[in-house]
Amino acid sequence: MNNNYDPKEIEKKWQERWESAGLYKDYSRAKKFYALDMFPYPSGAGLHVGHPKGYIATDVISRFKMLNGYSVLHPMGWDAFGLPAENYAIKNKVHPSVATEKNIATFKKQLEAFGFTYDWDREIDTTDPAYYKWTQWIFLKMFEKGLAYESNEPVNWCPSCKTVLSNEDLEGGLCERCGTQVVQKKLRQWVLRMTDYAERLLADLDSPEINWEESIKEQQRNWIGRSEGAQFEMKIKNRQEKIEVYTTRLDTVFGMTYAVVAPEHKIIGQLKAQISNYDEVEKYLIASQNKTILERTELQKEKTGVKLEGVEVVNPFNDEAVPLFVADYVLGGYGTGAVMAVPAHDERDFEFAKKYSLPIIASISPDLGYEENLENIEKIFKIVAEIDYSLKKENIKIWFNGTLGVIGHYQKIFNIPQDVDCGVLEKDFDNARNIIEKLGYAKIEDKENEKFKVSRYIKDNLILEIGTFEHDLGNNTGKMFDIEYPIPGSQWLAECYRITAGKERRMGKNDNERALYLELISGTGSDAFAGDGVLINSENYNNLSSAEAREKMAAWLEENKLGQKKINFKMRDWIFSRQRYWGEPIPIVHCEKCGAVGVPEEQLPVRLPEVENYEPTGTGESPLANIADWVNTTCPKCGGPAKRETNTMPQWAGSSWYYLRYIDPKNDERLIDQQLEKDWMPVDLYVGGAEHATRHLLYARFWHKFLYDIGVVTTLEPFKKFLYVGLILAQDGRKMSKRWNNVINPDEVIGQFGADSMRLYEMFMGPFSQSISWNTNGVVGMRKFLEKVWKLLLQINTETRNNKKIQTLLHKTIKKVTGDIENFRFNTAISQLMILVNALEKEYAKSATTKAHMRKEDYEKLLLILSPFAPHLAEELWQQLGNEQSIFLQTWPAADEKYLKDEEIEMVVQVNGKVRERLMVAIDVTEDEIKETALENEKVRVYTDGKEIKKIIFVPEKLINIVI
RNA sequence: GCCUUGGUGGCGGAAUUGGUAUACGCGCUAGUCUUAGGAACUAGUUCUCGUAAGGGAUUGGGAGUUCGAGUCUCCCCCAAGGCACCA
Repeated sequence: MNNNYDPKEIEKKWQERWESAGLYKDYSRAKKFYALDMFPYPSGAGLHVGHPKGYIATDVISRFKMLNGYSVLHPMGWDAFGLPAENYAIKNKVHPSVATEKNIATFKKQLEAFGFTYDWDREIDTTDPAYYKWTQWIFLKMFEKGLAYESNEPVNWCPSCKTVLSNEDLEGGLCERCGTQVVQKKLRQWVLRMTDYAERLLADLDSPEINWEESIKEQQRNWIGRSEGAQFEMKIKNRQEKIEVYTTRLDTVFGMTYAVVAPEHKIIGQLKAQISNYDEVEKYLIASQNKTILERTELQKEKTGVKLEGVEVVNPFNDEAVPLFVADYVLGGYGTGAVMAVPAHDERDFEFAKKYSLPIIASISPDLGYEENLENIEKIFKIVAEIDYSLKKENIKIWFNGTLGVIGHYQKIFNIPQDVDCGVLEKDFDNARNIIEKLGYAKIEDKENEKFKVSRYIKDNLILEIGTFEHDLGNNTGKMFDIEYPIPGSQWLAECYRITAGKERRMGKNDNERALYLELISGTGSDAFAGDGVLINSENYNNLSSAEAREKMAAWLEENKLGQKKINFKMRDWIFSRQRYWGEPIPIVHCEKCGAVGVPEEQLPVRLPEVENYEPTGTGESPLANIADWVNTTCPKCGGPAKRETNTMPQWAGSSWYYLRYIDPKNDERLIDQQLEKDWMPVDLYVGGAEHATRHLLYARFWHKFLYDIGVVTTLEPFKKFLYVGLILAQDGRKMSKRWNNVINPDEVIGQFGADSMRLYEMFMGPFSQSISWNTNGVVGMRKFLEKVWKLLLQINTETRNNKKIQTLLHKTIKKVTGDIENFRFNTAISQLMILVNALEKEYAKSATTKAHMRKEDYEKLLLILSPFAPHLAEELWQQLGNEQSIFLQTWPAADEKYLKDEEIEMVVQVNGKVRERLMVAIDVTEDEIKETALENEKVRVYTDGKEIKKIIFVPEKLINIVI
């Protein structure tokens, strides 16, 4: 062998041999595994070290699965439509495909250096007409099924990119690509009816076909934003017109004190004549129209609005008329664009009501017995009011039972002077006693009695105790003499107020609600109570729970034909057209007679024509509109003159189904062969960035479900397991970016340390989904490790005998590495490999006393379990051992149970849970034996001598704990 | 504000069901070898008291359950990511 490990030489050699032998293209095995990477957008900048992290992981899994007898499908391709290539084309007047082709070549070269198991025969490029033919085909099918429609609603328009954006493309009201303020513009658009699938997209997140991280699922749920509520109509007083409102809190309807419509609402125009202050209203409408989304949502959130003077709406539940406002805190695009306002139970309405001095009526009580306790609450207010604080002020302490809360709120509501001491009796007796004793307020002389008393207050929760205490903090004695006001039902207040002495603490969730509510009824409030509870002030619905009331009220609405239950989604239909050049043409022809007509299937693909100028027109049409040759065509239906659709598809189109095409990339007849689809779907492992959690993953799921409905695919979900890659940050902790000049280029790392070291390092950095800073020194560590493996080859000797200790460690390592790879815990798998190699090195290479040599079969096993991470080195050493066949055609070793147990173990001796001694004992030592040894041990006796041994706990193979 | 995930040495991070906290890697310290620098190798490295033997403390903070808690329960704090006037 060569004396030195030279990764450059062996990596190149093996990549070529694997490729020419078609090593990864054996699809004939019984078990299948589909490992998928999110295909990259081939940018001009090339790869940085963060890119390959996910690819390395799928490659490790792919190689591992191959060794376990799977046929593995592991493809790669290019998501090549997109703005950067187009912008480059605008600037340099070259066709975007030119830059794209060049970038793809660079990316491919960079990827090949890692030695990935990609089957390049299945390479996909979304800009290839043979590929986008099927993207267009899917659109056509959606069009046929009525899922693609034209709309003229106002849409998000980016003035800089000169294109429409979907809601998913916005970041806080800004264009996510260029950061420009998005404006609302009315434009004809193609829209996909994704909301038809909202219910399924949500429900199937919990199906067994999806095994994803909770956080990703949660993001999708959030985005879909399902809400269950009711929609009903309210008459305008003395008029025929009505407005419809949507609410999720129908149970609070008796608390409605006004109603609000969004500025866009049509009722404003309809009632123009009735609105006596229309000038003012119009001013407001204009002002809010000029507000950007940013101003409307992000800034201050100071609510504004104008009352529509002369207009009132009637609450159908109690026939009471309430004023109507226009305010931009109500969104035109969600629900009906109109709401009933219940300031007592909605934060936003509350804020608005306070600003415009509107009445606040509570109609929900926290479920704590408000009605029954009303009288008692009044009593409490009275009693507290009667305390004469001028007497012995320093000795008055007001105690509440409960566990925590805010004294300030309490003092405010009951008008207690700031310098009066307020405290708490904890609900939990031990806590209460601790606090009393610690603060020295009462020395508990008569423990039994005290316990009784305290626990009586606390556990029965019957008494709001207002007591005074004489105490002497100096010697920690004192006397508690009670002025007791036993008030039945004060439990309610105790629940509302939990006050802790001595510490400044913020209120917990429940305390918040209760405190807010109490403020509300006492008129000192600063916020609304928004939780569920029991109805009050609600006529014959009183005393119902919120949930019951919602049911009954909805039923009543339906009976009276005023409204019904309604489910709303935050998710909107997918605005699917872009006014740009570099995208798939939408396969539609507009005919004057027949309207929008789909291009016949056999005429697909509709090719992207050559243009002179790639610049977007800015008029809401794409550059394609300027090419008369292409635009003017005949109607496929009637043969008359027609014009082609000039909008193109968004970048997300091609990536919404690409995973299917890899399975059957060259099929010209069908999108995918039915049998092959059954053989390979679903994707077993999908790895990519978490930033795609709500867009790409949602779009792909939507298309997949559609393809399921039309019989193209047979699985309900495309991706069985999704794993997100944690970012690799720069050494300075920031994101890698040209701007910070902190980008690490993988080519350089590979050039210096080799692909195997790089692969190993990225897998070793930490938990796979976590963001971690790059540290080139870490790669050095991996290189050293591989050097050790390399040098161990010298220690092999066929004549040597079995070494029990090494056997045990080897089989433990096999077991751990196997389990860790299966669970994507690559970092700990590598740690374990290092432990093994360090031990082998110590045992064989460095031991001066023993002349032992390593067994060849042990070394082979090591190479096998290392091979997914460091394939080139493993293959090279495998061959140097004299094997002819590739290591990746071997079988993954199994951990032999008989080697897994140590003969001797270290048994820990604890005294009262503290480690005092460690003893080497046989693994099968009995409890009695170890007890005897432990109790006689000198170090142990230091702690146990003269003490009574209460108990001894024995945990086999672990420890013995002596309790004294 | 809401949701999700997390908080362990100087740093990245380990720790099946509650059972030896700090594995593995980086960095650091000392030594060997080198003309020197670097590399390589050897030993050490949670903190703290102590010359040492040895003791004490420690998994964001506080309390609880337990013979025993990084792990379980309650409360609080902080960080990252997502959502956010969605009625």
